[in-house]
Amino acid sequence: MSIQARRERERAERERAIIAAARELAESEGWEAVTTRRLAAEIEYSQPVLYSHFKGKDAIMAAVAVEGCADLAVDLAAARAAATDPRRAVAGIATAYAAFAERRPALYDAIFTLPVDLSFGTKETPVELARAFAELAQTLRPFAGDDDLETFTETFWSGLHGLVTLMRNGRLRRDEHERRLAILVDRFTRLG
Amino acid sequence: MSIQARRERERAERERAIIAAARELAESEGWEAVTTRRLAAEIEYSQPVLYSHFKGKDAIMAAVAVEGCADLAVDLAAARAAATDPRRAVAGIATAYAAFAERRPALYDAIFTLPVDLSFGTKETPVELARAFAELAQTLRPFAGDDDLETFTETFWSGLHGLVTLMRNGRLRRDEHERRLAILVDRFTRLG
DNA sequence: CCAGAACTCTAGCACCGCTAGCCAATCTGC
DNA sequence: GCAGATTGGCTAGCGGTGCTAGAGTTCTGG
Repeated sequence: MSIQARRERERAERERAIIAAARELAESEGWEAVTTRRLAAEIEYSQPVLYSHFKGKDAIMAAVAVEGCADLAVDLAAARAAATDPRRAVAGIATAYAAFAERRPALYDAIFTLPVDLSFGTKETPVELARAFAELAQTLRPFAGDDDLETFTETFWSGLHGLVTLMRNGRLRRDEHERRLAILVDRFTRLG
Repeated sequence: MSIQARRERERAERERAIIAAARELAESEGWEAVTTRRLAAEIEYSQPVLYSHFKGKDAIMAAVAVEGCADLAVDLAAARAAATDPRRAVAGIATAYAAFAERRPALYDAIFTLPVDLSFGTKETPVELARAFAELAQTLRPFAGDDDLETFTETFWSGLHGLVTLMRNGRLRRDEHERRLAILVDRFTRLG
């Protein structure tokens, strides 16, 4: 019985190790450096063990993405908590969002842009992402006006996401980044 | 002399054929189906011929992207021309933008999300994309207020881009799409 | 103690982007 | 008109990818 327990514990540890290795490799060298062979070498097991834990490489990336959601939620919550008034709260959370994307591009990509098998439109959203979204929604609540809060939040979020992704791909002038953020915040915090 | 001319003409035709094949394949089966082997088979030449026209697969994708920019510019111009008043013009161009992204996802990806070697932040922007951007800017001009028009346009554009990409990746509720577009337009067309 | 189950590994498949080097057709100068 | 240089396309292959079949080893329960 106890042996069984140890086995399961070791298995769980190994799964954590896989996710951690994937995340570290992606953050330090980008996702294109994350191959199943390198991952296997990193955890000091052979390739096929990866497939006894995850359905495929996509599933590993999805696991990393879910972890990343938790980090994002923490950052956003901190930004919201630090704000002194509603409008500054929106500015702060927007800055925090952009900073997260810039500081952890690989993680951000895993969550939002890579075609990973995470369909969190409406059904099985990972709870970590729901928390991040809720932080945004709470911050925006005073400015939603007549619009549905969730829809309003989705729209603002899309604005942030667009700014972040277009800039990273070199489609926007980098030096205007803060000005664009300010415009977005300004337009979404007008009352009436 | 004339032989030389024929040669160059045939070469140019072949280059067009490569781009067309890449585009069609991407639009019908997605970019993951566009491999150099399939492309070569499509144009009925061997693989290495592709590399005598383009530096690599990325360059082929970039060429498709540039073509796509022209299409996008046409759609946006038509939407702007069809509008009766400034506010409706913004709504119309936003709808046209979203429709383009939905109707031609592969093309849209090539232009905006795939890591293709098109650095059109500020320097060598393809003229086709500049046209599309200018359409947006002209439409938004009445609503920029004190903000720099280019920066303002970039921000609005990012909003559209975020809506489009997040929805396609299943990160947004599909049935709220039009409502989100309306919110974005509303927030960017308030005067004062 | 041993048969069977559970687990991990080696080896390999089919595919990818890309390129070296050969070979035939063409052009050039005599 | 013809030898030699040049061009242009081809075959074949390199080193990589995600993934898996099947062999071998270790552990477990009777």
